Amino acid sequence: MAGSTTREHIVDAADDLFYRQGFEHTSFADIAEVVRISRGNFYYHFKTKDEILDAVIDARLASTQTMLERWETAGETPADRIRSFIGILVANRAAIKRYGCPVGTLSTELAKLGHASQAGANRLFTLFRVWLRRQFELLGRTADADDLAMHLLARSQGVATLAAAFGDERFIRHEVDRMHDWLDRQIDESAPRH
Amino acid sequence: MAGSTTREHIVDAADDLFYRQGFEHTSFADIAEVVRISRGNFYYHFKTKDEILDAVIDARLASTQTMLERWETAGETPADRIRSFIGILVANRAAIKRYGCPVGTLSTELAKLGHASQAGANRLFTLFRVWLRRQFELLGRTADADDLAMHLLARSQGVATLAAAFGDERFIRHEVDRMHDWLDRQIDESAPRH
DNA sequence: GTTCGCTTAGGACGTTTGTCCTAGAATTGA
DNA sequence: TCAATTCTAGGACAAACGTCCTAAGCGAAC
Repeated sequence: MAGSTTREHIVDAADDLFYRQGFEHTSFADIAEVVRISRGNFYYHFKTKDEILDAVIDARLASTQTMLERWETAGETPADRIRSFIGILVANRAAIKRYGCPVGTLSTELAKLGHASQAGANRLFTLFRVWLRRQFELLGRTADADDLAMHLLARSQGVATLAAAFGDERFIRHEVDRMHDWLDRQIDESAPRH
Repeated sequence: MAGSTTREHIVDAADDLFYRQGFEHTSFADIAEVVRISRGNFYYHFKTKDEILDAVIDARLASTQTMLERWETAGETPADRIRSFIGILVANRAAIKRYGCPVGTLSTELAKLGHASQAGANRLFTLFRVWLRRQFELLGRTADADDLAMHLLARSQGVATLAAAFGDERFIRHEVDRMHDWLDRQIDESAPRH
């Protein structure tokens, strides 16, 4: 995960800190301490803090893209692939319980800051949205595929937000079970037995 | 809504700014500009910024409590009252589209800041949670009332987060319709016709 | 009219922030 | 070996922040 160049170290550290502390609340000094680099050295790699943010967003976009492609090849059916998506809530439950969803919390923060990179952050949502939409289309739900994708995204976001607020991992598992049930019902409706 | 004393003016302005810009990103100068008061004058009413935050949280707790009591008396059945809860998403859709949910976004921000008042902010969630739980209990769902309450809270949070990310009001209406359908199904399960 | 308590204005303070400059170390290529 | 390039260290800079002090304004009470 951690790259070898200084620039990659900076991006990795910033990615982690932006997630755990938020973008605005993370200072150059914070990142410098993690990377073990002098503050002045930042200026060589990144002119501004916003440039670091953009690099972090690009890195997240790339790794998300890779993950989606992995799910695409690993899952035999579209239903299996959608289950991979639901599974990340459980896989990352410890972090989500403490810091929420990295996509949602960044998007929300940048929106409040009126930050120019909010559009970039939202492309992360779009990545999931388009991918999920295609899975539902393959499932035969061509008419409401986008609705179902957005619905599933919203459910995930809500689970992450409340799990973080109440520090409750069991709630994540519980809601994930609900989402799997919901998905099974969608499959039944997609391929009814005549 | 806006009180008459200076202190109330400060709290009202801070409440609004914390919602739209976030707590950390809102400065004393920002609030002073809205209230039209000198910065130094803050110190008379509030010793620290954290004290303003606590006052804002207290104000939100009080107004939420009042709202819940109004719903309690206005709604004839528990189902009607739960529909009142779902309705706030539509009623506040313009603000939610831009700034998300005031409860969820504040809780998320304070969690990332590691702020002492996060517990206070989460009491807002608990207010809704307990109220919804009782409505589901009155509906006959004594066994899973809390699950249903948390589920509905999570759905609302997810809708608010995605509506803000995509700036989409139609999505709010769409998901609210889904939530009403879901509620109707819960009612059917609660009181099956034998 | 004078005193007292509540409220306000304005500015000073130390700290932290993002940004930027410059000189030197390390590495590379011929 | 030497020159050019890449990288790093350390500090300077102005601006903004939360905090805090002091003096003046103000209405009510006697």
